[in-house]
Amino acid sequence: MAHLTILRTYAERVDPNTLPPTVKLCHSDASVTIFDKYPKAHFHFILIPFIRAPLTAANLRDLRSLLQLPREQAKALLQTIRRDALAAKALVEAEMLEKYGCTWGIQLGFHSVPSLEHMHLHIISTDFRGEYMRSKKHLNSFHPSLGFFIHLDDVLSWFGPDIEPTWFAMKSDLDKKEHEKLLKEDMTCPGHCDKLFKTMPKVREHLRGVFDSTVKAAQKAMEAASNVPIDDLGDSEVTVGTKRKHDDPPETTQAEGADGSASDGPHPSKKQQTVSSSTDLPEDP
DNA sequence: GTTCTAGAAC
DNA sequence: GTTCTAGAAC
Repeated sequence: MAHLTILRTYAERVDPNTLPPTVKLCHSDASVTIFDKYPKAHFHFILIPFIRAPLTAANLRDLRSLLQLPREQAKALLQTIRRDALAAKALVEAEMLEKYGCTWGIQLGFHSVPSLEHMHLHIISTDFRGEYMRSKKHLNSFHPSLGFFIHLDDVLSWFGPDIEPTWFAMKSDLDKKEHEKLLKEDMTCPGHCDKLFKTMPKVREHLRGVFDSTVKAAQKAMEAASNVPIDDLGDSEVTVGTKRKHDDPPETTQAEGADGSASDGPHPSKKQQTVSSSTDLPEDP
């Protein structure tokens, strides 16, 4: 294994303002959200909570260590993470609108068995068409209902006052071995059709089709809406995927790129400069 | 013959 | 976490 603590350097960063826009999407007093270096979807970010007293690096190692904290302390941090994640999500949705003329799903959650140290929340669009979505393990780790990907709102629901067994039951349910087994499960569509797939190329082909038709339908709906009498629309302005603020290559309608990897558009806003200062760490999972 | 996966190496 | 590649699958 290799350098698994890269995310902690972000968590300890004194001033997130020094991070270039190629690395950082946004930050707050409590967290910074960066581009995932190996995106598994069109939009894929990682939210990293800062290490701030009274919390220590050990407390923030991962979701498990966080859940060892006094209940209210853990709950408070998760709520702060949620607040920041929703802000980031709003930025992503604006970006979607500008880039594609519509928005679609974004899921917020943790990997039950993360590969890198320091807890990080994935903010990932549910197209799952990133260039680095390449293996069964990748797909299963983000599959919304398989169980390896733990939705933030599910974690927060464990703190609910009503349901008796939740807190301790859910904590003990976070068994590493059991979760790792999930990564080996057969591949099914991470959307809602539950199709079963034998190989990743088939998955990718399917996801491409789903995405293309989803976006097409959404754009059509928005165009239709924009033709509706103005007072029904308010002041919303519809932009249908014409701007190219970001450097996305044109969508392939045939097979994937020559090397078998998808040639999805890279992340938004990731263009201008290449920063190589040692203080910038465009690394992560 | 080529495609694809999965495990070792990093 | 990714890359590389042997050999399984087709």
